[in-house]
Amino acid sequence: MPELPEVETTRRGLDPHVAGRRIVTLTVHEPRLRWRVPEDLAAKLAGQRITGTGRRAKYLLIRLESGTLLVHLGMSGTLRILPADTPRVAHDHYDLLLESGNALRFNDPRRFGSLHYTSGDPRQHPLLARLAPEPLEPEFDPDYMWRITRRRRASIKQVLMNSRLVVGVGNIYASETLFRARIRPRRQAQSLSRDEATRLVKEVRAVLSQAIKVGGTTLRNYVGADGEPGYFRQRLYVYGLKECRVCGTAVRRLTQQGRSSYYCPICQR
DNA sequence: ATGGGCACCTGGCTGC
DNA sequence: TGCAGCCAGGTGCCCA
Repeated sequence: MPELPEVETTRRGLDPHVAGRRIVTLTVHEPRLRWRVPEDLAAKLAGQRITGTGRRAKYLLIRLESGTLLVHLGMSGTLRILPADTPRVAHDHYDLLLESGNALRFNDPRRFGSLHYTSGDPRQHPLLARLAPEPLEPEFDPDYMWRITRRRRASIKQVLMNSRLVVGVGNIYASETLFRARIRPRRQAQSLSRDEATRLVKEVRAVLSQAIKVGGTTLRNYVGADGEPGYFRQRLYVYGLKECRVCGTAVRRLTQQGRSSYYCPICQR
C-alpha cells in the first residue's frame, strides 16, 4: 500500500476539499473489499457534515458530526477528489458525494482496502486500539525502540513491519530505513545495540517525513487525492534497485515472511 | 506472549 | 499468441 507517507499525502490533498462540506450520499458500486461495505452505511452518512480529516497509522480518518469513517487503502487503493460526474473506471468501489459537486472516489483493483464507520471514539475501534505509537510523535523514541527489541528473536525487518510494535512502515520504507540505519534486515531484533536502536528511530522518522514532503512513492498505482504520483522513488537507495545508490555494489534481495527485502552488503551490517 | 503461515484479490511481467 | 508462474505498496486471523 500505500504506506504512511502515501496515506498522509492523500489526507492532505483531501482535507481542503472535504473539511466543512456536507455529504449528500454514499454510492457503493462494488461493496466487496477486504470487508464488505455494509448496506446500511449510506443512510448513516447522508446529510452529515465532515468536520475534518486525520490519520492513525495507515488508516485515513474522515471525521463526521456524529462518527468517523476509517478508510484503508490496502495494497492498491487510491482515494481521489473528482467532479461528481467524472465517468467511472474499472475497480471504482464507492463515491462519497459532497454538496460541493465533488466526489471522493475510491478505486482499488486488489480489494485489500476497507471502509468502516464508527460512531464512537475511533481510537477504541478494534482495528486501531492495539496499534503501536505514531512514528512521527515523541513517544516513538530510542528508549521505545530499545525496549521492544529486547529479548525478541524475530528479525528487525519483522519488527518494523509488525503494527503492534511499529506503524506506518511497510515493505518499501522498511528496506530504506534499514539501509539508512546501516542494519541488515535479517538481524535479530535483540542483537541491536543501543546506538543502532537510536539510529533506527532517527531514520524511520527521516524516511517517512522526507517521503511525505515529496508526495510519497509511486511504483505503479498510487496517486494522491489530486491524481498526482509521488516522487520519493527517485530517492530510494536499495528498494527495487540493482545497485546501491551510495556505493554501487549489487543490491541483495531476500525473502522474509513472503516479502522481498533489499539491502547493500557493504553499507549494511 | 511470540512467531509463523495463510488468506483475501487483480494485474503485469517473464519465459517457455 | 497463449498460458503458467511469479511478483506486487497490507494486515487480520488462526495455529503451534
